Amino acid sequence: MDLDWDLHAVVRGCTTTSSATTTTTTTTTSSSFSTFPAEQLLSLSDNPFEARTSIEELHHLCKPFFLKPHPHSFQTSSPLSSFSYSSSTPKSPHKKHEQKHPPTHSQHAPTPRSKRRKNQVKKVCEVAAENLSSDIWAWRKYGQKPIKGSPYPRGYYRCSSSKGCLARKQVERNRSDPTMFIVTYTGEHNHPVPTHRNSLAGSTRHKPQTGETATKSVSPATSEVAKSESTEEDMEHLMKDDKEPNEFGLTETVVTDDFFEGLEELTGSATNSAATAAGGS
DNA sequence: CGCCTTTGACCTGCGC
DNA sequence: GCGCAGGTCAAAGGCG
Repeated sequence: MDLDWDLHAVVRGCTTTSSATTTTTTTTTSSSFSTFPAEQLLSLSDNPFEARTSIEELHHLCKPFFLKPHPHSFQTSSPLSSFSYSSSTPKSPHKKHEQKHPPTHSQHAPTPRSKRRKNQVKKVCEVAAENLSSDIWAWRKYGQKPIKGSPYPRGYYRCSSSKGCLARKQVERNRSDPTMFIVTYTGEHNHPVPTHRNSLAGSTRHKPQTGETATKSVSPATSEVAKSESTEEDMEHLMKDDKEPNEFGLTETVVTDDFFEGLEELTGSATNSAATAAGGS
């Protein structure tokens, strides 16, 4: 609301970035993360700071979300994680909510509301704006919130390919580097990769740039996103290549909120180097 | 017609 | 227990 930077444009990308100028949040093994146990990083490359692998790593990073190869591996991926794909939520019965929303919404996945957990496993990847335009998955935005301490709002998306799909995605612009987006994945897709997106209806909505609405676009981020949309066509051919289901991920970043917080402080320098290495964006 | 985004309200977890 | 902040819901309206 405060800052409208068209996250919908962002969400189209990230999971497939074959030509991406991207880096991953695996760039956080520095001493700055003394509070972050190394074991929370699974299968990370030995040298996460190698910008050369930014694309590859992102690809690997996102692979686990392309399919659901081994849910078990995800659940047990972090020793500190209590994250589970079980539709049940031991700690929160959400009785109130259930009363408020009876079976009427049974069509939706049994998605417990607000599972904000400190040690919930997340998978984070960082993607350049221009690389966010391609995505084999269909995401539906279900919310957006301004984040304290960040000038940019965070968009919340869920997979719309399958109603029971638990995959979710949070897209947030990097404070340190507005040209980069931090995409956080939670949950896994419980269905194959769709051959095509369900629909694009509404996805390209343009609000009338009149007065107040125009002011919303003042954010530098918006122009950046618009630029990414302009490159969407160029990304199309890339998408075609990426529409094939990926082999199971071998490299993934499993992080907790602690890690994520620290990440944002470092991504600036990390991404800069990565972007530079990739030829800049 | 179906899916999408937008957006305010509501709910929950967490820190104090 | 209270308040804050994050996460989700659902109605309204737009687009293909």
